[in-house]
Amino acid sequence: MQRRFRLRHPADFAHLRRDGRTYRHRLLVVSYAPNGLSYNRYGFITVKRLGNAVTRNRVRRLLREAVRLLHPRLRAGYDVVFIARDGLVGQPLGVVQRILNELAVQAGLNESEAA
RNA sequence: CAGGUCAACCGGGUGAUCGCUCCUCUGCCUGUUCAGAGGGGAGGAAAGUCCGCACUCCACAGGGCGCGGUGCUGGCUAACGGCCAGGCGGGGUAACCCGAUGGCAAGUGCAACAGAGAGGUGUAUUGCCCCAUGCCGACGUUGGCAUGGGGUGAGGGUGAAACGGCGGUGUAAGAGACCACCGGCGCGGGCAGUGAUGUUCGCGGCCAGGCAAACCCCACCGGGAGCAAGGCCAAGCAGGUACAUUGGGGCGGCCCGUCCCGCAAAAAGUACCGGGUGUGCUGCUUGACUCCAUCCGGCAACGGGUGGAGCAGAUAGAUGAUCGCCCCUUCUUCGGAAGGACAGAAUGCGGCUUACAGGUGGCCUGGAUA
RNA sequence: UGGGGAGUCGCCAAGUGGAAAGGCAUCGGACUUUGGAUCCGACAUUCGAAGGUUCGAAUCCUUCCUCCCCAG
Repeated sequence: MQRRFRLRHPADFAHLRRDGRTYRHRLLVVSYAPNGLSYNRYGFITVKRLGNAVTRNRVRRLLREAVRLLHPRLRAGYDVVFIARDGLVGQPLGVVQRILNELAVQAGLNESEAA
């Protein structure tokens, strides 16, 4: 994922924490808000309770890969933050993709549904 | 083959597709953000942050006191609390391992409970011995018991620890009271060694206990803070206080010493406090570097020379995902299935410590076979 | 990343080399018709863990684990 598509500033995260709409799944939390740009930006949060640096990196990379594959089918113009919960550790890519898709539909971020 | 020990060794391989980041080159629609090509992209511990350096700022990094650290000897190193070699002590049949291993005959302090006594010229519960008195037994110039006085520290007992050991002389009983030997101590000397130390001779006095990871003494080392150090550029806000001679401030404990500013309205200046923007660029990765081959010095750690090869730089933080084949392990209904440790660079480097599936190698001991 | 601090019963905690105080909570009993209050009693052999120093360690030393705070 290229740098321009990442959320990079603490202020962005604080903004989503305050004004974002949030949807929860057992293994994942997604929060989003319009950003006024022509493209989406994504952020990933893997808190320390998930495990050591290796497991956190693993979870974050799987999430990033799933988002990369899903990205073309999402509506543009939003900042989106994904927060991994405990059960996501050790799940394969397929499961992560399925959960992500469910949440996207639920949140109304899916392109087809919006059109 | 089994058990042990050491660490100098490895830490899955390969291919395809889709991605991320950095560098170089090329292109033009000149982009902090495009396109194409080529190349680089986690570890032995990257970890814990327990030490040591480099580097940066505090003017310089000076002296004394204080504080902190280290602690057998010699060497290596940029330095170290690390490494190598050696001494001493301890463990093991051995290979080998462990040790904060200077000083308690400088001073001060500590030792609960138990015990008569726990540190000085100190102690007497039981015991042993002598004397006196009384009673009893015997009548063999002697015995027992009780009380009192005295001698004694060998035996018993307490304790983690009780003032050398063994044998003799001696004595009423005993005692380094005396003697020989042994252990240990002090002083002086010889020999071996750079030294720690070992060994040996003479003299002395008979023993001077334990704890310094107790204060402390001695020797050596250390100025403080840390890359969120520090520097540059944007944007932006809100200022306030102190400063007049014996002044204010810095060198983050204090003093000396030294440096900077100021020496008379205000302004400016210096310092401090407060408010505010922002992680945009830099520092930022090639250096006491790593590996291989070889030569020289050294027991070794290591040092020096020559030749060759290699070396990531992210910044909500890249180094990934999926699939196939091979390798290893476990389970198996023999079709196959599941799994492959510990763990992720954040200024760099040298160590230490801790975690770790599986595999490789050297050495020691025991057994078996030839 | 760097700097600093703390772990003692279920909770709050004292103890800084000689047999781990106290309060709250919990459990049992007494009092009461019952409950509350009150009174009496019980409750730490692993002081975060492992080694070491010492005759003796919660305390001193070393290493490790967990948690908290500060610096943009």
